[in-house]
Amino acid sequence: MPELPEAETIARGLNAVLPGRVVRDVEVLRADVVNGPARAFAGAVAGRAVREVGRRGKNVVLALDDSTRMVVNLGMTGRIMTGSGDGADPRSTHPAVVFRLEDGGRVTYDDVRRFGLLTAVPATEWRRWSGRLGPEPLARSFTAARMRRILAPSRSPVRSLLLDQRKIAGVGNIYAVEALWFARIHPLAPARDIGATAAAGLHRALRRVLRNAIRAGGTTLRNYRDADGNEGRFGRVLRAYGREGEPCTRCRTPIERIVFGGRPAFRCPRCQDGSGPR
DNA sequence: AGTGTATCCTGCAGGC
DNA sequence: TGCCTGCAGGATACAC
Repeated sequence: MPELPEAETIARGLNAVLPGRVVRDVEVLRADVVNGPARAFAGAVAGRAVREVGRRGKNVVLALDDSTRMVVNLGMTGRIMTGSGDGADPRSTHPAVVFRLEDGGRVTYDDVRRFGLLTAVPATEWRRWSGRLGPEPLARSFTAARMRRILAPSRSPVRSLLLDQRKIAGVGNIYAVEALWFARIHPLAPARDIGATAAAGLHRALRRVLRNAIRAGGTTLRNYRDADGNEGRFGRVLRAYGREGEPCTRCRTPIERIVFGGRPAFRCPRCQDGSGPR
């Protein structure tokens, strides 16, 4: 899916238009995208005003006026569209949940593959819910030293650690692969072998990639759109992800695709040959 | 502890 | 044109 930059872009778009508006009713068209019974979910959200829309990891988080949080994990193909009127948004090909607002507005959750999940988290559960996720990589408190402490105890490939939401929140396959390219680290490098210098480089690369992607409105490979229906522009500047066979922009060596952990990774065989920065 | 595999689901691209 | 296979921004559960 949508990784951190896409969730951030969506959250900002929603936060510009939703705060103060009240959900009149919730229509669950596809019960499998809702966590728990659809009736309970709808009951927790209906009648509530939206206080603020934010993000935690890859999740778009709508804080409601009773401090319930509606957490939207977009899975691979989740989209959120705003508009007005009854029924689902006309742009929605696979509407899953429709929120009608008191003022005639409407928010549609659309999800082709339905890997997404909408959860109403009660105020009392929020800390526990948020606590399952690792630190926010763009937070001031996420330092190079913290990155190193996360990597140091693990023998897993560094890419696997970057994707582990319990270790660091919000990093998905695209940005993990991109950050490793910038840092010149082999995706399969054992995390514990990454020393202070390399960890600092990866820390800087990861934050740079995430920030630039947010600036570009995220990456659209296929389905992703922001809350206004726009595609992300970061796909144009990817250096490694999806570029198998194309020349590395640093050294012209063809980018290589490898698969581990059930997912593709991409690297420059020359820049990221495993003998990189330690 | 870490890794591979399967599962959820649909659409699309590529090969024949 | 049509059929089949493989693949995909994610998360989780399981066996080894």
